[in-house]
Amino acid sequence: MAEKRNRSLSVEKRDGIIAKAGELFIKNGFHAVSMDQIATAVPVSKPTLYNHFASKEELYKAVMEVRCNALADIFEETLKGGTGIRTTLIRIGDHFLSRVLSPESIALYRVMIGESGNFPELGRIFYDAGPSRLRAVMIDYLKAQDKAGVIKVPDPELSAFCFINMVKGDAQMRALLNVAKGPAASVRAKIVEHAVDIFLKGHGFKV
Amino acid sequence: MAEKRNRSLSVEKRDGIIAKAGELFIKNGFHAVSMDQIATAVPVSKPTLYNHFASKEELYKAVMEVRCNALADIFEETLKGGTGIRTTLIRIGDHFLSRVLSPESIALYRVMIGESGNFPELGRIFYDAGPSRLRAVMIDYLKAQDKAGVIKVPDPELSAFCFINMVKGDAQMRALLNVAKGPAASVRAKIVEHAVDIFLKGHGFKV
DNA sequence: GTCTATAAATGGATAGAC
DNA sequence: GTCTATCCATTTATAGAC
Repeated sequence: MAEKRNRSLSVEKRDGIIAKAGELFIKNGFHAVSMDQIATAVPVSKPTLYNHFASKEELYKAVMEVRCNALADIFEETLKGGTGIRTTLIRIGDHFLSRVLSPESIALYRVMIGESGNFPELGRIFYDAGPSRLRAVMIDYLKAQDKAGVIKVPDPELSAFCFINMVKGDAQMRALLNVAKGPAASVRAKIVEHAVDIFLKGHGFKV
Repeated sequence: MAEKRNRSLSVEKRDGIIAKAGELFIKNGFHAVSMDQIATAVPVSKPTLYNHFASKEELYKAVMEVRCNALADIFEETLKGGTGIRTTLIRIGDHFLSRVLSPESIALYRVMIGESGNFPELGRIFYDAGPSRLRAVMIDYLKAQDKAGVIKVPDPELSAFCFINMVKGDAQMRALLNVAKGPAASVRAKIVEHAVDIFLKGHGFKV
């Protein structure tokens, strides 16, 4: 019994560490955060930290893996309830753009890119959890639309990339470089509509 | 005379510092590089470092400003010798994509993004020196083509972004995340052609 | 498992001789 | 302007009591 309580206490502590360390790492990057800071913030003592994680690197990797997988939320549902391809693409585009420009997403991208030299495995984990998912969903959707004769998509993979990146435009890069805040919702809608229209026209969609 | 020699010696040293520090910072990021490392690598003593630059931050900013401006090379010439819009866009796209995927460019993007939280001014400098230039060139070109009646471009700015980002596709992000090396030249050409064709068709270009 | 206290190394930055 | 030598704060990581 006492064992059980201790164990769950320990698990709680571990979760607390991962949560707090995640905040700090994502906000400041790997090198700018010390184990002392993390220990103080949790709060927990440093030996406890090292009891749960063998090193700062291990803690970082554990934390980032959790955060990346938490990104994996879904775009499938945005495909449903379709009232036509234009509306559907606008809905996907807008959902995607607002997600990718959210402060949490930008902060995570920033850290992942900045540390990708030191933690190559994490780049792959992040890419598979995030960008890769939407791409897969888009490819399936475009294939289906092609089959149904709505648009012509000879290369669904390349076209999926085109759509996604037209929607992103420069907004993501500007946010990553801290050059500008994300655009207002109205501007975002304009960007998405513009991209969708070029995309559809470019793929032989007849209004 | 002796003064002159000393001065040019000093300037040489300063240049040497900026060059070596640049290599190290771009490869490893701000926090992962110590002043000791830089001093040893140049080689120069630490007090000399601090004689030229008041702090590590100052050195970093000086270095990055130089590197950013070195990126500012040009796309104007790729517009010339035009044999038609399709050929021109392919030439621009290919030039741009190969440039943006070059190891130097990727490394610089990585560091700028990773440190943009701590050095906000630098993000702006980088953006103005790099991405912003191509955008300006593209906008002018698209306006001219619209005026000439070759294509219809109601919103040149948004369309410029669309073109640039279709060409980039996911290749840049994958490289930034260290997920994959840049695509081979043949694949790159395919990506660019695909993007150009969608772009032209999407803007009412008649073959 | 968790803590207090501390070891061992490295970080940025400087004093003073030349 | 440049160097040798060094200061002091902070870093990661651990030893030993409870």
